Amino acid sequence: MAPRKSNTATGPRQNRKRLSSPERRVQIADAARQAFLGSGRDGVSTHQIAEAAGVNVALVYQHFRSSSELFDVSVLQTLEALLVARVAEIEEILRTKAGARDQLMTLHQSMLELVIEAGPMLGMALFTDQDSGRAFYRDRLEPIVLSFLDRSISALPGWSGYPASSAEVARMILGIDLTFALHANLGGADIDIPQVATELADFMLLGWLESGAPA
Amino acid sequence: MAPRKSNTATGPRQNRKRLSSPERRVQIADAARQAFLGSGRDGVSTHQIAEAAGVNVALVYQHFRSSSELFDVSVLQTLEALLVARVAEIEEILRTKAGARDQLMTLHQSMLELVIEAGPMLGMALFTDQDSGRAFYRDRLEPIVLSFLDRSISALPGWSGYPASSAEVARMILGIDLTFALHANLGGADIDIPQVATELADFMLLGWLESGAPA
DNA sequence: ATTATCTATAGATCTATAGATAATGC
DNA sequence: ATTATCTATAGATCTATAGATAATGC
Repeated sequence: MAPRKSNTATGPRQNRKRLSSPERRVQIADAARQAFLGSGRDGVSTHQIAEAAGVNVALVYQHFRSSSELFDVSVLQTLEALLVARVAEIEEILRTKAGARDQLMTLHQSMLELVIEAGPMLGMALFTDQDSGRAFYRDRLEPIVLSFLDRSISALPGWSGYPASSAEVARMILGIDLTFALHANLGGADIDIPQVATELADFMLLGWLESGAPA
Repeated sequence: MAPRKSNTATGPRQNRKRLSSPERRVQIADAARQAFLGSGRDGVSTHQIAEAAGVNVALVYQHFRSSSELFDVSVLQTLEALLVARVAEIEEILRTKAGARDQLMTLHQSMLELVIEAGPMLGMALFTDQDSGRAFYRDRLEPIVLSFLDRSISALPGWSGYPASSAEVARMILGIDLTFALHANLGGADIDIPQVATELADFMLLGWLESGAPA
């Protein structure tokens, strides 16, 4: 009955090209990341990932040992590489800024961009299960992101260490920028990053109540 | 060959008591919450939950229509009830405090306690999958927690609205306290809640750099 | 000839239920 | 007599692989 595979029902199957092994590997990893971000680490099957990538499941296993390795490569390693790269970039930019206010504004602006981009992956990395969440916090978030923020804070001109330590202020900055990213990513809000960065920097430098409105 | 169920291999099976239907329901939900917190919403099977509760799978389905309802009741509804109850308590305590510094300290202290307790559930609620994360943010976190913080901020004596709006400061407070909770829950750190609350309140009121060390 | 890709399938695991059994309260 | 609990199992879904096929580069 059935003729050989027609393209009426299956869609643009004839357009699919053969890719080189490395190209296909990253293409599958990209599709996997999208799928994982949509439904969670255990909410998506290898078959669904294959379908999203437009290939057969068998090909997925040609490139990745297991479903778990696929998650590791497509999400965790990608996230780690992103954090490392962005932190290096931000550190570079900070060197070109002189005053404390300018540095803090730049720090917030870059961190806002970073956590808006990385937030969904970071959420999965930290909250999918307890053990891997703890491991990611200890082995990635603290050494890469928090220690960078800690260094940047204590290098700010005029940094006095009062009323909180640089490690604590580092956590504050991360937390503040994360909730603004949450507001953008989960709350669907459009946020004006440079504007928010300025407000946050002034807030941290000046506090409120005591300082009152600008002259 | 096999005699009727002995207790040598199976452990303390003879100690299990028959519970009333409502008691068993909450006992299963409690075991389920623990399991979900450990391995994630889709990282645990109904069979594993039943085992953790010390009962047969069939009994789980006697009390809950589906695995998804079990997650909803044991995690999402529990979390919502916890947030509503704690927020009401905090609002009550705040009414007994007069000065801005006292109120802000109390707010941070109570929020720190809340997010340390609720953090793991909150992480799952927001980051397991995109759709339910968005729904929880919009329908629970904003209306219950963020709007409460917003109200509390604008009611602070001396609140000037500069340099950030009360809704923004609400997000800052939540974010700050969340990262400290993360530090405790995932980083395994012991944090001195009243001490941290004081630092955070002073930091927000006074800022640093401009204000310098105390006289 | 080589390399990418698919077909077909085994075996494990998972959800959910029907129907049987055993403990409890009267 | 009633209610809690278990046994046994169907059917779906999921991971992973062996072996076949088809496209490419030489």
